[in-house]
Amino acid sequence: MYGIAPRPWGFEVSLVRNGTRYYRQFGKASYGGLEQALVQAQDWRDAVVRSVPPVARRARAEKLRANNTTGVSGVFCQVASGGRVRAWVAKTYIGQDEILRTDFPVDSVGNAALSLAIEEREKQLARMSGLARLHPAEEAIRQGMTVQAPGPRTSKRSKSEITRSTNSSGVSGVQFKMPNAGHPGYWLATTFTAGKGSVCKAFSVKEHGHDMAKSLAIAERGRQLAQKLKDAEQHEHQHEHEHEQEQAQPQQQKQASPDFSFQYKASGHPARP
DNA sequence: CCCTGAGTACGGTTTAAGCC
DNA sequence: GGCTTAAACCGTACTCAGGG
Repeated sequence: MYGIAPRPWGFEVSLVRNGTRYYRQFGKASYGGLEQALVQAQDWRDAVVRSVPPVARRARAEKLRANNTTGVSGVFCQVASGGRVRAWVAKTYIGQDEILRTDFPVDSVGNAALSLAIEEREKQLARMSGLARLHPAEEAIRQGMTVQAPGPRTSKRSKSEITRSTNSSGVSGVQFKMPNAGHPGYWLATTFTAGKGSVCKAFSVKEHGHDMAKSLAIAERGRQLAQKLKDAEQHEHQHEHEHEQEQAQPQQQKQASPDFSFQYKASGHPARP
């Protein structure tokens, strides 16, 4: 379950790499059950771990910290109580049981102390290897040691494909309406499109009979969804055309896997519009 | 046509590991 | 010992189907 947090509605995957957050939610409603949600959350986490390895330990060690005063990471000075520099020190963390440290006291080596410390730090860094150890599971995943859950993967459903717990018809976007008692009622197909509002069409029970009216409404809902998809594609092409000169970056396609288009900086988010 | 709420997208806060 | 950052945690906003 490394990097995966259970949620009332499914699972949440969250990993951070060099300030970039890789985050995705896997709801049971979108993936056809809790089991599929978890399996696909794990697939996705493994893909992130494999394709975005952590920084090399050495690279991270060499990155200058805000409080560094020497311009060389791992090299600092030891100041005596009077404010006098007592020694220059090279120190490197290899592991919990191995911390390299050499002091170069100014008293014994004089002005060469600083350059000796820098030289020593370089030697210490040569003994540092591998990637940042973020979590024991990381290495196993990268080596392919984890057991990939077998079996098929259901594709993610769009919102309009999700049948809600409160749905009465069994088909999303299709409902039975009865304006008043005594009215034979009608089946209604409704589809919402952002910025355009809803389209709906009614099929009266009086005219078609109950079952026929229902299947006509279901077929109509299918047409509405197809039209919505077509409009969205058209809009996308138009958009691409408008910006073809300024943006050479290809859009992430739906089938490109894994899809990391959701990544964003872990801090400094712009405010919502 | 408008309100409600399920589902989830987003982004900030807290915790704790890692390192200087 | 103290600081930085990765990971976990959590609250809120948003979208759109359901329903009156």
